[in-house]
Amino acid sequence: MVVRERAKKTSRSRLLKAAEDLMRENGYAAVTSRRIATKAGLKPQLVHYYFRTMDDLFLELYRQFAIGLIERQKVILNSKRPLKELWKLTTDARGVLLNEFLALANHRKVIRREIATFGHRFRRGQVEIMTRVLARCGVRKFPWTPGFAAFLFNSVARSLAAENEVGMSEGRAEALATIKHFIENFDR
Amino acid sequence: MVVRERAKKTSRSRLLKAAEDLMRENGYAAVTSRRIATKAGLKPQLVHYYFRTMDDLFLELYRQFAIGLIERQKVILNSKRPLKELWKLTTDARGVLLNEFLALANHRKVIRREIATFGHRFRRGQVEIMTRVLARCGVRKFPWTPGFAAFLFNSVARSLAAENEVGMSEGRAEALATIKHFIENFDR
DNA sequence: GTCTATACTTCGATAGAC
DNA sequence: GTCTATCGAAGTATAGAC
Repeated sequence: MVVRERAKKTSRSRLLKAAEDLMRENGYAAVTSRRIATKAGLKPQLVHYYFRTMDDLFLELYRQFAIGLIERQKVILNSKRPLKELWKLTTDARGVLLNEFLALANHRKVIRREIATFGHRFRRGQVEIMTRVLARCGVRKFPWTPGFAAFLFNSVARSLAAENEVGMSEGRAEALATIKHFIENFDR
Repeated sequence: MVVRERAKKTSRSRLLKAAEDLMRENGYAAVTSRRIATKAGLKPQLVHYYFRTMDDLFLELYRQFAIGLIERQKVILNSKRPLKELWKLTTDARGVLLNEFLALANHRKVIRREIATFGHRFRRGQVEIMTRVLARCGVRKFPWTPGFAAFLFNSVARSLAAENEVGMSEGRAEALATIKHFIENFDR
């Protein structure tokens, strides 16, 4: 297993990695077959060999991204500090990428459907985690419904990522502090 | 004045309008000189005549957008229902567009600087409004600091817009209800 | 201010040799 | 699976006539 992970990366995975990096660093419009190939040290035609169209590549990229999120949610559900872990998952370098996928959905309609599908599953997972936290600490103390708490978590995480990108800072520290306080208060 | 507004639109303004529509409907990557021209019923070369480069066009587009926001903020500051008006401004078909500009900032570095500049001014305006509301209803009742309240307003509004685009709905109704409740509670 | 013509670049995608 | 060669379409941008 370890050996397998340390083995030389396949061209396919290197292309996907290059695409993801481009998307994070320069936005989805910078993800072209030529640039992906250059970044991966390969020929552009390989992109089409492995993914045929760019739509297919973006779909695969999003699926890996989404599946990773959902896998980690399952672990979090049984964690001792679910809110802390969930917050880490939501902000963990994924904020920017999720913003890019959401913008991409407005440009490639094929992606939009996929985002909708996984988006639902992801949100349901979050609600499940919130519900468990709520059950633990008692309904009276919990200030929001699980659905709203899940929504807020994403909302704030995504905005922090986006505003950080463009250097906005007002309200940032307070938002972080509020979330931290919420996590510490209800995470047991 | 009225006559002036009803006068035939200039080519320049028609190009800008077409660019904005494209951006809203299909994402920033769909905003190309050819498509803008087609949509406006003009020749692509006119785009370059009026704006020289695409960067210049995006800059102008963003400036008009931002200036519009800041103008309306000034009016809101003296409004009888500042929170309600501010919420309307933040969600008024602008959520999607702001998301697009934020994504665009990750693709065109020139835009990023401009967004940072206006972003600060806009946020300061919001904080000013929140502070006035806070002063009115008494510090004890207001649940958040003005900075955090402003951040939250944007955050929630932008997420509602983005998630609506991809058809996500969980937590949506509750988020809207919470905001409404907040507005009704502190808007006097 | 708007048009035609045009140059050059980049893009997505396919065919076929190895 | 990777390469060379190549296509047509679409992109940004400029020059010059009217």
